[in-house]
Amino acid sequence: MAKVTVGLPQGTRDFGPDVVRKRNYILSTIRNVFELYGFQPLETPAMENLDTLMGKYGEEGDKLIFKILNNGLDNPEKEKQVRDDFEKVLRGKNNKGITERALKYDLTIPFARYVAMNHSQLTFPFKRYQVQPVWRADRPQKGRYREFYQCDADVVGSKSLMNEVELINIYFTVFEKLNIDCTIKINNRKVLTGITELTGKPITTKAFASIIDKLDKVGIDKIKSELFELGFTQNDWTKIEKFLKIADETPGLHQFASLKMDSSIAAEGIDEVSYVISHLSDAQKKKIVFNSSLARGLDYYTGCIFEVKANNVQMGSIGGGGRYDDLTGLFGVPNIPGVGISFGVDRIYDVMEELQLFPEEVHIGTQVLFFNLGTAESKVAFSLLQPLREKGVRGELYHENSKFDKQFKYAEKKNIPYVVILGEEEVKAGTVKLKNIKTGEQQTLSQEALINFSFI
RNA sequence: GUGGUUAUAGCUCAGUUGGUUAGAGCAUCAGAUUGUGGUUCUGAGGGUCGCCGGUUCGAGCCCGGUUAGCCACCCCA
Repeated sequence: MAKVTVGLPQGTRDFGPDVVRKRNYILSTIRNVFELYGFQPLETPAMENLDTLMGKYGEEGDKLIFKILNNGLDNPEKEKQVRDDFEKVLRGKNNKGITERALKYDLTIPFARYVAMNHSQLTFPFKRYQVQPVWRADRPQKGRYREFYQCDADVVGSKSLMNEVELINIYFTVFEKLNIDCTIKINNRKVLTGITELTGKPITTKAFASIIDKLDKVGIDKIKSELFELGFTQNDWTKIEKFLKIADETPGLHQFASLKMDSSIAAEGIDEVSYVISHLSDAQKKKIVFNSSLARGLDYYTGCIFEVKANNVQMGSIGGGGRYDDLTGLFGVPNIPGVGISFGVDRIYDVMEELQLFPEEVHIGTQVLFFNLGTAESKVAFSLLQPLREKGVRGELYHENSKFDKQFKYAEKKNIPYVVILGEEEVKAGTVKLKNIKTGEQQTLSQEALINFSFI
């Protein structure tokens, strides 16, 4: 056999037929739920102008953006300019002479760009969903790829907290349909701001939040020592410790009464979370957890923050989102508030694979295979196959007159549940033999009865 | 970006302190079986041991480099 000399770029994957089927099962489930809640589809280009993306995801984010090299750099007339421009790139400065486009890093910023460009035509509140691949130049590892799909739903142009309630319901509905047991963590950026203010330290909410965000992972002692290194005193620590300690206690909000008294901004955040939780069903309330240390990295969140974690499996978050007051302001159109969520399809896939949650039917493509037992026989087979296809039955005729053995094995490998045997005898009698390959049951039907047979 | 770890047949993996011609299971193909697959039996094909270099009389095994996978950190879906 010839030696294969080709490969895939790091962190990317091919998806074979079986995998695509399973991925589509997830994607169509999510899309259907988005539509149920009145969201409309949107697609944006794979690439954006570099300016649109840079600086939106923090310093780390900038490094992880895949830049696209400009064309025509080999033009001899431009050689000097290209060399000068490349010098600047080497010094860590992006330069339009070398690159001015990049692959999109998420769906939220391109959406904000779209809204900014089209705000005068849109009907607000504008509810859109978007299912597309995004790219990050991250080092691959478990549940992390360089090309992966995001499924986002956002509402812009409304401050109503009912949007948050709806989005959480979308999460619960989708994961229930997929049979994934999960927990939604909720927090509010204003709570983080409040706790940060309470410390009285000159530290930004973002810096503070990114430290306490690791609470679940590293434990409270590590957080404490890290903060002390930044100049926190025992006195500062005492003020905030009690709030960190009640993280993950559902809903635990009443325990924040003292924080509400000390910080009006925190009070606002706590009220928002209470409002949202109060609109959930009792069953949902059991699966949502207020977590005052939940931060998430993105700079632009201003209100509620969500994160979804699958239970009983070792995997990072399978979804996340939050409210942002002024995302389009970055593109010159102020005062359009929004809130959105995102599903991580690739991780959801990995979770479902690990917990074996894909239903059996997902694997069935072709429902019925007609055996090819000769020229005259296959002609009759074809005349029966076409009406079945018209009725929506997925069927195929074996491509050549081969031994039974071969044709059976083909059906087995393709996971086709039914085979139709139509040979000389059957042609004469005007019948067919229909065999269920799983159970081994075989019946003789008239050709007319076959066309009316209900294939599952 | 930092660190760890792995790389042997299409797949999953053995391969002893460095020693002749590198093995197994599964899969594939052919036959037993020209109108009944899955089970069974027989046989066959398939490997420059990731790539480059070094040590050695001799390297799948030791050393250096490199590429890729996996895992962790950072960060994140």
